[in-house]
Amino acid sequence: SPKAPSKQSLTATDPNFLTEFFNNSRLHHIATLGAGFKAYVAELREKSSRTFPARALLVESLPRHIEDRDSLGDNLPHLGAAARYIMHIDMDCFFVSVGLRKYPHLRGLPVAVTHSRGSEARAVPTHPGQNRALEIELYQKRLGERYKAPDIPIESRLSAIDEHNSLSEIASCSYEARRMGVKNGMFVGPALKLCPDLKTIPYDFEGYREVAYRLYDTIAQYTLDIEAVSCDEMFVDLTELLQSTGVSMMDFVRFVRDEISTETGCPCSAGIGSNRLQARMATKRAKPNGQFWLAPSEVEGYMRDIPIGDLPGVGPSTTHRLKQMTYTTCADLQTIPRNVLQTEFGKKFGETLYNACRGIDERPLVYDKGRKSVSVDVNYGIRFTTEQEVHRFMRQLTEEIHRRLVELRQRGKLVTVKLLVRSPEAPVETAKFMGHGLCDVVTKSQPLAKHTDDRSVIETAVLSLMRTIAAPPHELRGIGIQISKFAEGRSTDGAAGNRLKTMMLAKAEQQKQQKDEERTGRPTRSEAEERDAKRRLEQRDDDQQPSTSAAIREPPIMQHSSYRLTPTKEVGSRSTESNSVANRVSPGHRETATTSPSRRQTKPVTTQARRRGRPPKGAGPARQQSTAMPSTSTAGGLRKFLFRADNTKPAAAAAANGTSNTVEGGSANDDASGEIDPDLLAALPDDIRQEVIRDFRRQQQELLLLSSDKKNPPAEHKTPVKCPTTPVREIAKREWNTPKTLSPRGSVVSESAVDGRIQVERKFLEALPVGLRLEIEKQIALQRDSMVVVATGYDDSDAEIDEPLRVTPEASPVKQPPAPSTDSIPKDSNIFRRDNWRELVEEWIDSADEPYEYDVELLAANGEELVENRALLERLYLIMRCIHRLVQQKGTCPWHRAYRAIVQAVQTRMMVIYGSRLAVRSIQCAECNSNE
DNA sequence: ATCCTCCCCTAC
DNA sequence: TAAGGTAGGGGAGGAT
Ligand SMILES: Nc1ccn([C@H]2C[C@H](O)[C@@H](COP(=O)(O)OP(=O)(O)OP(=O)(O)O)O2)c(=O)n1
Ligand SMILES: [Mg+2]
Ligand SMILES: [Mg+2]
Repeated sequence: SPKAPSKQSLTATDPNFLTEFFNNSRLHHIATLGAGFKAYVAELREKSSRTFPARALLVESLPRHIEDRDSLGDNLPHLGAAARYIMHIDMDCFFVSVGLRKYPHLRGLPVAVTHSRGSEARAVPTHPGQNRALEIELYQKRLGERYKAPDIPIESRLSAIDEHNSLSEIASCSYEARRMGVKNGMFVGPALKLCPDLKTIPYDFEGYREVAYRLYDTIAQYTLDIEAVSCDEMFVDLTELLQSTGVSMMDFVRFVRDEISTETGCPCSAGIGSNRLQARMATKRAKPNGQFWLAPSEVEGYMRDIPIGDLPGVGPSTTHRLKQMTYTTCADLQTIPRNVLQTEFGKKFGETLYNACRGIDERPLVYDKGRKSVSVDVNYGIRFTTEQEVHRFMRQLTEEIHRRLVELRQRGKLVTVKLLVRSPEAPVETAKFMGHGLCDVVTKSQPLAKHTDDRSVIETAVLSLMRTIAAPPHELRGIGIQISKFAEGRSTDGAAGNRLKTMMLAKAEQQKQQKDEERTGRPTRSEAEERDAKRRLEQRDDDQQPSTSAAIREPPIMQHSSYRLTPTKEVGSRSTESNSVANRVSPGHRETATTSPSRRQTKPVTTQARRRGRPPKGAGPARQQSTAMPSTSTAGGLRKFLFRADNTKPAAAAAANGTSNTVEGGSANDDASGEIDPDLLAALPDDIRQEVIRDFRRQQQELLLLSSDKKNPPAEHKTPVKCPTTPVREIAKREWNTPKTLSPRGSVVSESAVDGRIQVERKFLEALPVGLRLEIEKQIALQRDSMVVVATGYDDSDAEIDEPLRVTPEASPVKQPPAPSTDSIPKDSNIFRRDNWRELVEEWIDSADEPYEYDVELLAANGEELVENRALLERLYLIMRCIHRLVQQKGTCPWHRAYRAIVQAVQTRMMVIYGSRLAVRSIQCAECNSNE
């Protein structure tokens, strides 16, 4: 049914790709519809008068079953007053059932919904660089690594893949097909091998939505105690309904199922139990086209034979781990003590498992859950060659996520970027056409200064995250953006009701318009009207807003196709196979292995941290001296002596009440205000000294950050504290660079004193551009015997106290420092992180009459990176000041501009992260531009 | 203790 | 060819 536009948008470089992709992505559709129905239920509940006229029909049509009312208590005696009838209702092979309405002649045959139009005979084209066998092998290998089982046999569905059969996924298949072993999510190729007669039918996204609305509307006639699960599935608490109508439970279920079937032309099944778990388990038994009540007395026996993997929440990974431990059924699971399960699977999940295998589930239905995040992912069709293409696409994604955020009427505080990067060993051309193939996942998040729904703020954050990750454009295979940490004002309330309506309406309008333009009028419309009219008669037409529900349900016309569809995407995780790939593996084949909930390697933190890092508070060599003194109070008390009493000043106070976010340097008197008495400081025991310094820095930072948040005028800013001044630098030089009471650390890569293995610090790895990082990690993995990743001993806040982070030359990033730096000096990807940054900067500015643009960009990027570390802000401040001074000396406009460019980059990022700017100085030049 | 980041897993 | 999205629960380990 999806019409193929003449113009094919093959990859994400095509401007129409996003729209095209979302219009055809089933996963995008079900995700969007699922969220839509959760909101729909919330809206219905909000606007409902809680009268259900349709219930009268029930009483008329159904005999009052003796069993019911009273038996409620009888059947669930042990639950007493809490006894409930929970129904789980789910459409049978949803996509297929909807699709078959248009292909009635295929009823009774094995049918699958898929994009692939091919039959078994047809071969898919291949491309140079593809290597299915290798890709599958690598995937298997990863599985083996993850589960510490090197000998996982080729999974059947994967092994059924040859070089030419279709890798298009089956969204849903009929029960006839299932009998042959075909499953939802399976590739078409292997499915055809299992079932050569499999018929494929196209997607009908409009149909899914329409049928789903009828499903929900039908149920909602009788009760609003509904928890939406997805577009084809929900939980319904029947307790109140049954009590107030006196109708037999099974009769009611049969009645609604029948009504749904009539309404939609599609079969559904329902399971009933005394909790959601039991209801779900009952549904499995009921399918297809049936209903099943799992009575309390039967639960125990029923659960025993259930395969562990059938429990909700137990997927391929858990199933596999349990299987390795020789557990297969719930009866097996029941023999494992709770604490053992918790040790193995984690506190919560262990408990969940312990209960689930016994049919116990205490979680109540939740009718209206607030959203916690929004995201947009595209892990298909991602093929870039230039940064510019990447940027353009990122801007599109940002636009999309921004739209969704605004739709939700939410504002978020955390921006996360997730990238799929081609694994180094994976073929460049993926087996699946335009797929992501075997990837490493890299995620990085960026807290914002305050909650925002500002597109440009989001975009800046996204772009800077991209730069931080620095993945090569041509290696990207997937991109995702997520926004979370919403402002608490539960999105809902007042605007909630309208929100959904607006959303759906907008979508409907778009479709309609598009359709109208594209085609001649369609009859579908009248169908919708008819249905709406019927609904109105039958029940909750008393809605204050008839237009709402009508409009929402409205258009059976294709909708998703148009513009605003939201995207999403995801992938597996680092150094393991991608999730989606993993999900395709049948549980039975993910053999072996076991491992604790987190199978990460435990890191030998202790030694390392102590040896090379600052000792933890109250620990370490210097500790004895200080133990007698409560450090905190000590530091606080000493501060009075350590700082001069000159609180008056400047920048901070000025900025605090000023209109500008910026303070243009404390110019005139640099050295006036607060400083630490170096001698006194030097006299202190190590740990106390450091604490004092840290405390000092904290205050410095508060000064450097001139908040722009009007809602929370930072009182501290008005507090007369010291202003950053030159003395700070002097002190830094004297006190922070020279004394090395703590063990020296020249590199983040060193040898362990304990086992002789080379230790690589985690922070070091994290700071690297992905490509490099992945390579190094791979090396480490390969040489487990001689290398190990350890917790960092490096603490940014002590960057100037201990020796600064250094990196081995090989590890330096793609971009090299602009200065003709000495090779003997250990390199860091960010020259500002080097302890000799001052020299480098001086050399750079000294070396030429005009700066290279490349160098300016590099330093701007380096500066931006420092912004991310609060603890490095002071250093950044010093750096900017140093550059300012040198550039002033230079006195030429090209250098003025260079300085401004760097400042600009830094400040933009400052605004994103802290909502304020760094108090750096500006350049006043009559010739080239002026200040600011 | 609690927070934060980066995963991992699951579901449809 | 193919359309591998999206959200939430939860855990490990480091920072505070
Ligand atoms: N891997 C999957 C699983 C599901 N879906 C879509 C198609 C399904 O029709 C719909 C509903 O999912 P269900 O899990 O309810 O599966 P079905 O409805 O197809 O079958 P069942 O009768 O088992 O519910 O979601 C999908 O696209 N890809
Ligand atoms: Mg279903
Ligand atoms: Mg379902």
